[in-house]
Order: sequence, then C-alpha cells, then structure tokens
Amino acid sequence: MGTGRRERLRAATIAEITQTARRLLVEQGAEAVTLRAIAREMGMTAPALYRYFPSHEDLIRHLIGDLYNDLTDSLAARLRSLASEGIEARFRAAGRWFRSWSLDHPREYGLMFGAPFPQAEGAETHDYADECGARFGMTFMDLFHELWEQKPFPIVPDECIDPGLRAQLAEYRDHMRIPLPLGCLLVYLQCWVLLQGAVSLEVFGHLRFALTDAEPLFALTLDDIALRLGF
Amino acid sequence: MGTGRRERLRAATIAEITQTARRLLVEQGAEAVTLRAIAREMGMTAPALYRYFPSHEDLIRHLIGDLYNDLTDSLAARLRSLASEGIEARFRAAGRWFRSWSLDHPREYGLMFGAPFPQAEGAETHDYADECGARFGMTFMDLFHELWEQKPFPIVPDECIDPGLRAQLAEYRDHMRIPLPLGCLLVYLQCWVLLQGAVSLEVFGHLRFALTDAEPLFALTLDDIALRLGF
DNA sequence: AACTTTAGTTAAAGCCGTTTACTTAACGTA
DNA sequence: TACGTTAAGTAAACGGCTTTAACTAAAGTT
Repeated sequence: MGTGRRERLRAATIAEITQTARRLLVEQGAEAVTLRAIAREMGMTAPALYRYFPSHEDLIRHLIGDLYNDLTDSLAARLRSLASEGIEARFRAAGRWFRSWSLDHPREYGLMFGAPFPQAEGAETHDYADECGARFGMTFMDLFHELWEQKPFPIVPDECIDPGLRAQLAEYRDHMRIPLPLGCLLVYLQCWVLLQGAVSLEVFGHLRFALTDAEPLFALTLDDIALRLGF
Repeated sequence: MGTGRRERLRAATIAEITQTARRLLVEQGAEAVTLRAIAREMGMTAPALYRYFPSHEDLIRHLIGDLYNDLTDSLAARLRSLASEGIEARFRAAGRWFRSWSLDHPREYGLMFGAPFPQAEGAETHDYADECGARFGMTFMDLFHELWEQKPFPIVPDECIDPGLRAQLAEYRDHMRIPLPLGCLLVYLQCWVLLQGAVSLEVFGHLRFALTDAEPLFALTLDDIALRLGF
C-alpha cells in the first residue's frame, strides 16, 4: 500500500526505541511494554523491531541498561551540584537521592531491582544491563572511596573476616581494581544492602502493612548507615 | 467433542487449582502459570477456571496467599521443633530459616516479595494475599513479643520517636491490637527491613555483582539484628 | 417428571512474540 | 548509467495468551 508511502529519510534508532519503551513503561506499566505497542507508538510494525533487537527480552534488557545509565548520570549530576558540601553531607544526600529517585520512578525501579525477568539462575551472560548496573554501583563505590580517604571509618582487619567471605571480597576487589582494604568493601556491601533493602521494601509496598509513609523509618536507616561509617 | 466425555464424578477445587499453579510456578517459572497451562494440567479447558476465579490475576493473588500460608505454617512448625531452645536461639533460627526457605523457593519468593503485579499503587483493596501476608508478619511479631517479655531489649521512649512515625506506629499497634510499646514496634520494623532486605537482594541476584555466596554476609546481618536486640 | 443449578464445553475476539516471505529505497561500483 | 547488494521496512501467518458469550450435560430439587 504505497498511499502514505513512508519517507525513507531517516531510520529509527535504538535510542528512540528504548525511549518509546520507557514512556510506555512509565505511563502504563511493565506489561504494556510490548513490541507491538512500541512499534505502534513509532508508526512502525512489530517485526521491524527485530532489525534492532533479537528478541523482546533483549530489548527490555537494553532498556534496563539505559535506566541504569540514567540513574548513574542523575546521581553524578546531583553529586556535582553538592561538590562544595562535606563528604558526610554528600553521602547522606546520595542515600536520600536514591530513595527519592526510586519512589519517583517506581515502574523503572521494579524493572531494574525487582525479580529478574526469567529468574535467570546460572545465566553467566554478562549483558549490557549488567554492565550498566556495575557502572552504577561503581559511582556509589567512588563516593565510598572518597569517604574512606577523607575520613576513614572503622573496619575489621582482613584476618577477622570469615574466610569464605574474605576470598570473595578479594576476588571482587581484584576484578574491579578497587584499591581498598577488604573490610572497607565489606562495609560498602553492608551499607548497600541496608540502603537498597529499605528502598525496595518501600517502593514495592512491602511496608504498607504498617506504614503509609516510610520516610521517617528511612531516616533511621540512614542514621544506621552513618553510624557504621563513624559519622 | 464428546468422545472422551468428561466423567462428572468430582468437580475441581480451588486448592487443586492453586496447587497446580504452584507446581507450574516452581517447575517452569512465573510466566508459565497461565490459565491454559493450569487447565491443561488438570484435564480441563481454560474458561472453566472462570468458575473459580474472576480473572488470572485473582488466581495469582490467591496463589500468593497460599504461599504465605505455607510460609507461616512452616515457620510455626520450625519454631515448635525448637521450643526447648532459648528465645535468642529461636530468634536467630527464625532468621536463618527465612533465608533458607527463600533461597530454596526463589520463584515463590519472587511472586510474593517482588514488584507487585500491576504496580498496584493506591489500590486499597485488602485481598486474600494481603490477609495471609499479615498473618505471616504476625508470626514473626509473636516471636518478637515473646522476646520482649523474656529479655526486653533497649528501645527509645515514645517521645523520642519522630511524630509522623509515632502516629503511624500507634495506628498500626491499635489496628493490630499489639500490646507493645511503640519503640518496640519500631525495632521490629527495623529488624524486618534488615532481614527481608538482605534476603531479597540475595534471592533476586542483586549481590552477584560482588558475591557468589552471600551466606557469610547474611550472618553479619543477623549479628546486626542481634546487636539491636541486645543479644 | 419438570425445573434449576453446577461445572464444564466450544467458538470467537483481540491481544501477544516471532518467523517467513516480500517490497522498495538507497548505495556502491563497474 | 545500469546493476547487484544492502537496509529497513511491510503483510501474513502461527501458536499462545486472557476473556466473553453461548451452549450442554449431569446432578440436585421440588
């Protein structure tokens, strides 16, 4: 049907596709992010998207990667805007910012930090989303690094760490080339579990059985983290 | 096709349906739990299931409720088997047991504690799954209650709790008829966030960027909880 | 025996991911 | 400039999904 013949001036781009997917995600939820819906929004047909992604799942994984990048860039920008503040203030701000972003983007958060897509168990496939996720983690790690150099917090010596855990931490440190003591990485992980655990429960509504507004509880969580960091 | 006409000896039951759904969940993952698959497994056709549930989502919610009940009953049984132990030992055992159950049942866990189904935001509908979830929470609360009576742990007085949080805790206490001080409920929530946050991150694979076996880290989380409870 | 209820059926509409085969514009090059 | 190739789409179809509607046979009731 050559009636409204398509202007072949410009092809679609991967960025346009993921942006459209994200808009659908935000406006209508995860199950609305279908190939047909994305294509419809872009004035195309679903099979055309196979020129850009080998499957629906790959597209979603790429979207997750983009979401991580957005998160990383937003955090970096926020931290730059606070460059004049002390490291402790910036650290607390980063925690509060992560919670705010998550509550403001619940559907994005669900896709990134909810149960993984096909419950990928032993899937060793390190894909784009994993890379971007690692980059996001590193942004937090950099903040940690700076904190450690400016105001070292109490850590346990390597010998006091459970051997199994110690080996894993050493592996992680070497793999990521992080020039920090193992006890420092351990505190990093503990803080991250505290922070993301609290945020996940709140965003996913698993605190609503008791609280309608978990902000004051989160403030206490931040205090916990601060305590551990010797603030 | 009335050839193999259905023996109308016995009708299906809701329990059989959710059991079949659970088997599919465990064996093939959440997206395999379709009405057609459930019906197929039971030797029926999909529309027949509408005699028992108004929609696929309601069936899933009912399944989630059953999973909560299973969790609750398992925990109660485990606690009974430890009745001779001291309260502190039972408390730690309960935490370890929750992690073990979750790691042994990752797909069930994902359904119960992952991102909610349609990102139900202001949905005030208190359904079967919510009820069963509350019952599960109460089992942990009972343990907490016992601990408080046998070995009271340090809490902050009501006046020192953030007013907004205090009001919510009071509402929760009155609604659930929990005869404990607000500071006690606060510690309960903090411990629950610590526990479930750590387990969620591990089950969903969000610690794999650093650890392949998070058990030693979880042991430290339990130590944190124990510290807060004055063990 | 006649009627109602129960517990299923089939058929169909409208989604979905994915594959296949086809079209056509644009590009490189002899 | 003509021709082969590639890029980027289309349409049609398959099988699977939820859900609705109309129908039917068995079981229970009066």
